[in-house]
Amino acid sequence: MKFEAATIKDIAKALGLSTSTVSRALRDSYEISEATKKKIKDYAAAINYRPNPVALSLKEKRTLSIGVVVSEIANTFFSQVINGIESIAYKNGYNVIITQSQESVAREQMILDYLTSRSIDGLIISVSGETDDFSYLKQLHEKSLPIVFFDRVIEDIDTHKVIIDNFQGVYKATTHFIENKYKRIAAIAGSAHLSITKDRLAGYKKALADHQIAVDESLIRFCDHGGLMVEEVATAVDALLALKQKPDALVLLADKITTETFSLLKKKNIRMPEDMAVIGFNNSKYTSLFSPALSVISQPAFEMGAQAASLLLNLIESKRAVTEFRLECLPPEIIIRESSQK
Amino acid sequence: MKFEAATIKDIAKALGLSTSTVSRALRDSYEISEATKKKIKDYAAAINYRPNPVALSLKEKRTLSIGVVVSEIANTFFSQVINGIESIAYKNGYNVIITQSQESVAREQMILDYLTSRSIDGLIISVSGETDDFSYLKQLHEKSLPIVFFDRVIEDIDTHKVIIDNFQGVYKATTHFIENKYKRIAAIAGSAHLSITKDRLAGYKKALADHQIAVDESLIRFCDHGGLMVEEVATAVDALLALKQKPDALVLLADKITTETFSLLKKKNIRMPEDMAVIGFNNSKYTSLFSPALSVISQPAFEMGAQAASLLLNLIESKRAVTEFRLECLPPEIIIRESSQK
DNA sequence: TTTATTTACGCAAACGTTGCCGGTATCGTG
DNA sequence: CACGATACCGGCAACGTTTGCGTAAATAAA
Repeated sequence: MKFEAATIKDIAKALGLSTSTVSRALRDSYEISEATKKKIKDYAAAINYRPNPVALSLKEKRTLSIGVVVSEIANTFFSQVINGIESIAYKNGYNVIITQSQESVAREQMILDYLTSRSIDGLIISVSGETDDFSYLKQLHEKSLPIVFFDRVIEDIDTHKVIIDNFQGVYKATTHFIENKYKRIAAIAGSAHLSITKDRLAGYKKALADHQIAVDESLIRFCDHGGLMVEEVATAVDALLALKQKPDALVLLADKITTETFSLLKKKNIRMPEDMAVIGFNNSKYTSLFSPALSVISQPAFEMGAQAASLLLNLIESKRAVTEFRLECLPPEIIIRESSQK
Repeated sequence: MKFEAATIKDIAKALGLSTSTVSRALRDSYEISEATKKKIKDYAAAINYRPNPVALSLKEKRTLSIGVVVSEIANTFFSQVINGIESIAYKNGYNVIITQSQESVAREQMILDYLTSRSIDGLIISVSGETDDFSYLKQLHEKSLPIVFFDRVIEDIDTHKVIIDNFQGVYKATTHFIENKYKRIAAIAGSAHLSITKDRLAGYKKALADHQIAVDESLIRFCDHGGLMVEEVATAVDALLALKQKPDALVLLADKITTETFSLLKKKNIRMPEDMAVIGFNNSKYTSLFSPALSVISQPAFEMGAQAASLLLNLIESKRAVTEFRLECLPPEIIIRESSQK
């Protein structure tokens, strides 16, 4: 593009001064007389001068931009998180480069490679469901690229993390079923690799145990792509429905799995909650409009994004190496509607 | 961050060569002997050398990044468009900086100011509903910043645009109502400033006219913030319900207005389609799960984003000034479900 | 008046990369 | 043996900005 912006040189030439004088005047250095300062500032304003951020980046070795990796932008949860990240980032003069891994390790690696070669100052990431080799992220972390994990975190890597209390969320949801006299409570989870899957499943099992219900492994199904592949959810649902002793309640441990399962059950004319009670993770406001209105475990997504961004900016802007890392754990919200109680 | 990347200088020093030789070797210049090339390339690979994109940007006067402005990321339509944009951009080595105007002109101006000062190579934008002063965008366009409009376009500015056939979409939806014997068909539209609002309303009026139905202006309501403010939709709905002659069908001309209205009608226990038939713009897959299943006008959002990105890259990478601009007009999809027919 | 101090500005280097211009071997040709 | 051609490589400037250092003029102190 021919879009030529005015530079500090242009100002210097026009006013018969040196570039250093102009630079200093614009930054209000005490070394420049008030008269010259005014002249320079007025002229700069007149031609609408903007410092070239690229030149700044080159000099200061920072780009004022942060990378964000999520599995899918179109997922309500993630777009809300991004909102939160943006709100903090822009307030602090950073811009946000958003990418999606589509739950694929290959893509995730590519993206990380790309992002870091594009020189981002820091990274906010929810790792893909396929990821079980964290060496690449570890390398980046060891090269001291500031990283904040959210949602799907990696235990091994010591840095700030923002999650929700997945255990409690699912514990409560499962308990809610138990209290409503459901006997065979099944679960469909996302990728088994993920920290959130483990935590959520732990909450499910603990709730059963606390009420003297034995865990039946045949009632637990996994979707390795977190529901991004339609068939994997169908397979899981079909498997559960094919059991001799069918489940009477279903707790769904990932956003996409929840809506996909709901959709499948409707297609099969399975009444909720009569034939099958349902509750699941989901952050869309639309679930209240479903028929039946869907009970959900909802996450404070905006808040998560905002906190992750704040922590990352701390990391980036701290002078000395940070050694104390925070694990922010936010409470999920359980919203009981029609689909989960008789 | 202390994250120090290897530079071409490091390679030069380590191998006792000059930076220019290294640079040329890495770019496979014929002026460098095969032996030296190999040595340099091997060493570069060993230390995982990556050219510094910031330095490149400064030199080449391009940043390989494009700015995107939408009103709200969490809106399904826009997140799908962004998906489309990303798919093309990343394939071509560009990264995408996404921002949201929240339907506010003030924020839009701020963002544009910010984006252009961050030196983007081009801009893809769906203007905010409040915007009726386009001078800022015009200035950018005249400074020959490549711009592609989508969804909400500005007639005055001569550049590539990607829209859907809003007129046809609403014409068909309205005709669908008429054919189903609905008599008083109302419409709730977004901001009156917007091109899409005008086109959609024109489709509505034409359909009525073609069936000898007089247009009743009291049946047309506007939401200046496109439904982002909850109250404005409530006001519009209440006004329609307060009419002596209530409408029996409702066509909703913006994504958020559709879901908001649907939600309001449910709360008021107004049966759809018996008391009020409803169809509206919306791109969420979830509308099929609503009760009643919602009839929608759906847009090929991914495709729109992909086309917009392609056109923008053409603009950016074309050697000589482009004077022929394209207006891509994609067909919307009308999905009839329960909410719009008896 | 001379010297010391302050004020106000310019010069040049640096960030990482490319490209122009130039230079030095080595080789081939007559 | 001399000369041009070729192959291969280095020096320097430039992109826009900041910053340490230098320095002239102006002012203050002796």
